[in-house]
Amino acid sequence: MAAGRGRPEDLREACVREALAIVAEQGVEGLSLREVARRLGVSHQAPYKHFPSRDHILAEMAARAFAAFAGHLESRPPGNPPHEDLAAMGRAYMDYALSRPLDYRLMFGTPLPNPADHPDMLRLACHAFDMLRQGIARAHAAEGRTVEGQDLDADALYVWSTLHGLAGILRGQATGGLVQVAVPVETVLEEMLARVGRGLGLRAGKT
Amino acid sequence: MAAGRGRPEDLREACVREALAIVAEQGVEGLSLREVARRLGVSHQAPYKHFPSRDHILAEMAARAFAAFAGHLESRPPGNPPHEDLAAMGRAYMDYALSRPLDYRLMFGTPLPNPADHPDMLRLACHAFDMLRQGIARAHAAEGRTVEGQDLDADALYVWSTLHGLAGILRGQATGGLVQVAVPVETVLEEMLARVGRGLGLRAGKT
DNA sequence: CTCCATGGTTGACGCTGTCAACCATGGAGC
DNA sequence: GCTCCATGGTTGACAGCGTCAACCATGGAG
Repeated sequence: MAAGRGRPEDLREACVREALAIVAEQGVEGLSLREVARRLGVSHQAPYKHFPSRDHILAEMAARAFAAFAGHLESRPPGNPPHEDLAAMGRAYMDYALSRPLDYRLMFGTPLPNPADHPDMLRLACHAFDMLRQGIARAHAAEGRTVEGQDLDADALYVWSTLHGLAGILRGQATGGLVQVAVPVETVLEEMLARVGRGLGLRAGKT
Repeated sequence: MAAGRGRPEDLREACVREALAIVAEQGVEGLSLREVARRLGVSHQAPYKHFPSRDHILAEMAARAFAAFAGHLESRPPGNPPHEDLAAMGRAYMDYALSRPLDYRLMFGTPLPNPADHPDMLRLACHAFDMLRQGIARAHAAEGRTVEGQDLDADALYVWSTLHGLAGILRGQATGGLVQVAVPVETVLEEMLARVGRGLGLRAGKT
């Protein structure tokens, strides 16, 4: 029975923590509940008392990754003008995607059979998306335009798509080095942000 | 021993075909070599005589998906003006991604441990990317600009990223319905293409 | 004091990828 | 024509996986 270090709720937490550690080492394919149990010195069925299935643990982990992700996006310096702030958000996005690729993949690359089964995760994901939406709205507002509703959604979808796609490609997941990115990542990103700014119809570009 | 319908090279082909069928039905996680063998009425080790490992079959399938994908991109009507042609390519891209989501995931969503091990697949992937690059170059040329080298790469990367990202999001893989896409896909796509056109600095938008 | 929900245990099942050893066949070299 | 060996199939085994089932300790509510 483990090294009796446990109050109630303890094993559940420990499972998630250990699962995250495994994913950080070996990626999501290397995760098994039995391995989690083994590392915790606990029987192979113990985690099952806290999670109905492997997918539920995955969803919980994804939820936490989303929370950390949102925190990362929020941690950019305050007080910048809207254009610059939006660009900073883009940089924060890519920074997270590249510095914690396995967490990123957990959020965006892991196929959960039915995401609707995991409402907590969905809510956190929506929160992150909202941050982007607001950043875009502010940037438009700074140029005297009011953008909202479906137009704003479309803008946000556009920015999100571009960042998400670039992240996938830079991480090589998509193409395994299809593009020979000879130039440093920062340069690629700045070029991309400039194009995105034009695409949004922002006057100054985003820089 | 199966229904002796086989010349040499036959079982290898049959494996790939059957594996693709399984993926089309159940997605890539549902694929197992044993199931392939079972469906072909052959022993569970027979496929192993033709593929060193599961990953190699996956790579072969991805390669074929890339080939089909390139074909799909190429099948757009000829003779259109460059802007329109580029937009048509974007539509073809999304059409493939949404109408054959499992193949698409095979190309872009499946994590192959080491893509460099599968040069054929890489080559086909690069070919598809080249088509995009050329389409963009023509669109610029139509406006009297010559874009090449790193700038062209950046443009292509930008367009590819955006389409790839949008495809991922529309397929729900990324976010599981994070965005409530109330409007039809076509509309979302056209809005996106318009933004991409602006991002590229094309005068007319892309439509 | 009893009872039962909670959270742990062990054991089994069927599935997977992969390794190993064995065997039929048919064409090359002599 | 006989031998030999590569090719491509076979069966059998192994460990690891998720999951189901049954069992058991404990502790708080009635």
